[in-house]
Amino acid sequence: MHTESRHILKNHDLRLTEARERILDLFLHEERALSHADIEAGLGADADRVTVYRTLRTFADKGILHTIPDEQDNIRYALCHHGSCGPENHRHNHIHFKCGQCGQTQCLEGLVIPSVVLPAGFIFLEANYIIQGICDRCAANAAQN
Amino acid sequence: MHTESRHILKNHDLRLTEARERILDLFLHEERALSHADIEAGLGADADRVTVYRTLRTFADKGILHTIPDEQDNIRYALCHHGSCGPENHRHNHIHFKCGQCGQTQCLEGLVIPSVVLPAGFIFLEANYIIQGICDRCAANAAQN
DNA sequence: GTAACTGCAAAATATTTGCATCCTT
DNA sequence: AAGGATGCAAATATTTTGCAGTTAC
Repeated sequence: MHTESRHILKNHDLRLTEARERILDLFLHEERALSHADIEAGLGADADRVTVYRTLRTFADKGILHTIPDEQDNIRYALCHHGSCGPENHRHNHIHFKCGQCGQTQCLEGLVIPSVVLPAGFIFLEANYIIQGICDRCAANAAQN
Repeated sequence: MHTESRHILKNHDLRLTEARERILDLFLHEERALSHADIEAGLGADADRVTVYRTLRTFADKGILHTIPDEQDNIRYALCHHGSCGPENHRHNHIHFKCGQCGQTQCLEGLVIPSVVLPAGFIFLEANYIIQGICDRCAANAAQN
């Protein structure tokens, strides 16, 4: 087992260690974006906080995870799908959605960030588009009451 | 003097205190978005960090400042222009730009966030659109060399 | 065998809370 | 006068750094 996580680690020139596999498995089994605290909780009491910090940074550097900014609480991390990200090319053009009800953040992989024309002189490198609202599940639950 | 900052404070039902005026003046004299650290630096050594935290929260709650998420470092704050924001309606639909060279974040007031069609079931409340790149000044400087 | 990774302790930073005092209204 | 705001001390939380021991290759 852990086939997929091992595959991902190898693809990104990283050694296969237990900590990395366990953290990666968390992301593979969850469709949502995870914060540092989410990950610590998911790993249980036996996880070392420092290792989590370092692993997240490594994964983000290597192109396994991408970061999602947040104005209220902490940065979230989510898997880079399509396996097209690496240390050099680490671009994403999908929209992120954060639910104000359940607090979960997710990637809307199908929704491409609409491009805009910058004022003269500005150079575009990358963009983040985050929508806050109510996710489909929470909206459905609310409708039932 | 400080006419404008007093005016803003009164408009938002806040008492006129020295700390608030000084912090607000920083924003009025700068066109860019400021982080907590920027503000402490701008105030000098005689500023109390706790007061800055509380003032920023108050300003954001009341609709004087809006927050700009960031994936690398800290949240930035910027003035809500047009005076249309309050505790209840605190919406912004302009794009933010962060320069990777000078590190400054600014509001592109003229650029409206393009809207998108969310998947079925999702409810939109608000959006953040942040572009990373090189700002006009830094790009011009680079071109000279 | 060697370089990379981990995990612990500890340092450095950042943020929040409590409370007595002061200030605005 | 009264409630709100400040500023200090201290508690919490977060993130980074150093280093010795361990592990993947």
